[in-house]
Amino acid sequence: MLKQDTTLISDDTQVSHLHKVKSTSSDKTSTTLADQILVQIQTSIIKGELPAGSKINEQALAEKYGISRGPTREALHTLERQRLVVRSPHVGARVAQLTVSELNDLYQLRSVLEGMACELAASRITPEQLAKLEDLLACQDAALAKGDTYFQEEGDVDFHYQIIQASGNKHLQETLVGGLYHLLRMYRYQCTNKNRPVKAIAEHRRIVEAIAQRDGELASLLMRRHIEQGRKNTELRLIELQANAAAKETLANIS
Amino acid sequence: MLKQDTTLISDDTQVSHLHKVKSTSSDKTSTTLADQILVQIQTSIIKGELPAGSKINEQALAEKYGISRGPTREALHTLERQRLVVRSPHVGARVAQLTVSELNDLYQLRSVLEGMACELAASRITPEQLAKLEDLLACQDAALAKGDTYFQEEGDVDFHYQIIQASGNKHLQETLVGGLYHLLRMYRYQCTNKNRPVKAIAEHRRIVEAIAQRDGELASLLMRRHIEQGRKNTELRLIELQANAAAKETLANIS
DNA sequence: AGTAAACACATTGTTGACAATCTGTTCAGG
DNA sequence: CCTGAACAGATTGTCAACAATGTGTTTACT
Repeated sequence: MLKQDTTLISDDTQVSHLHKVKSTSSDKTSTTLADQILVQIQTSIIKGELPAGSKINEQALAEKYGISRGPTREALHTLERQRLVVRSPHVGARVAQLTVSELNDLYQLRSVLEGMACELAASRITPEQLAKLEDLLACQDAALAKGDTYFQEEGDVDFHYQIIQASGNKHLQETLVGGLYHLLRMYRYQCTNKNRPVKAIAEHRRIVEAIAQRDGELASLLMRRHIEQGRKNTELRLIELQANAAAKETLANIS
Repeated sequence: MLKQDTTLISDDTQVSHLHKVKSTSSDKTSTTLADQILVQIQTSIIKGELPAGSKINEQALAEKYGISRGPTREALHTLERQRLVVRSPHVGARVAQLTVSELNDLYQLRSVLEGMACELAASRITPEQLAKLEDLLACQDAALAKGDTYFQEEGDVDFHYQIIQASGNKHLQETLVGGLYHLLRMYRYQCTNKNRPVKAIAEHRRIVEAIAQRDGELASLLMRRHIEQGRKNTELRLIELQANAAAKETLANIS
């Protein structure tokens, strides 16, 4: 019923850790059409196949996935909650686009929230959760040795995600995972720096150590610094990217 | 076109400050049906006319407001983003219901976020914004003298809202105003304590003073304490409320 | 030639009918 | 009497057509 023959192959491993998968194996017949295409549109946006700032046509999207406009609208509504899409009445939906200043605001907010998550995690984390975190660190080391950059990205998302989970604060989780994380992933994906992971993983290790020692204050501090590093990196790339876009536009205006 | 003859009279003054109104006077023909009933359902939930935890029937809601299920579903989707409603696929929507622990989590998150807002506001607030805040304090004093409890509530919402605005961080604003505030208002409305405002207004004054003196650290501290007071208050009322509900249920089960 | 109103087109908002799924009940079996 | 499966009813998900609104173009006027 759903067109799967597009170039947009599933690739839902990328979000497998963000949303708890119910079934153990392939969950072909997912709960609802809107949810199914939601994931696909998400990855399209995050990868930049739907560029930041571009207009989204409901009908075109619906036809692309072989469904009607109803579920498409629902998916867009959810994407709006995830900050990946901006909608205005009677005008339509656009892919979100951040100015440099807004990106900094976003990172500042993230920094505060994940700092809070660290502090909570340090006092509430269970031995199992801690073990999972340490497993993850080992995997990241292994991936680093192999030069597997994709898993490094994935692992980084997982690292932050697990700490947020360990915080045990449902509203914090919802705010970060349901609200901010997708937008962060989008800019991280499109503005990532391949040199970062080496240092980032070392920082991860120190954060986990602090949490293991139940030192919430330190863990929070380290996390905030860690995120600040990421912010600087992404900011530079975004400035570069926007400069290119501006240059292209002026060229187009001349001709 | 829209049934206005229900007992649910408009009463949208209550949210007039949360959403910037475009037109200067009566905006009868609002942008979209979904947005119109959204406000009405919001107030129904906040006032407890739709009780916490109760099931929401799409068809019934649609008929109540004389519209079809389409816009109703959209409104429910928005309410889900505002945390006032919980939806699960193929099952339906329920009015959100917090346990005591979740309420504490919510307040903890709010505390951190509004602390951040204070710190930002202290460094970024404009003279105009500061003047508006001080006007508001004066109004609250006047309302207190008259014993106008309704305006006190409204003024409190506005107080926090204006500080959040003054923070200048768009994502912080969206997270608090678009995400958490409605749920907070719901529990505040249903669990409010009439004695609080006297002290609360004094706390407000000190926070504004700290912001005016550009002392972000102090403003943040005072705000977090202020919110902690509110939390304690609401928590006690919620425990009481839930005890009553539990008692009623056991009675019902016996008969 | 530049500006503003009027038009046509495209797109979104809304509706009612139909399909798929869940929930609660009934009925059979142990 | 209790447990479990089949059934019926209700409710949500999806669809396609229609209405309302915004956007861009054309055209008339200064």
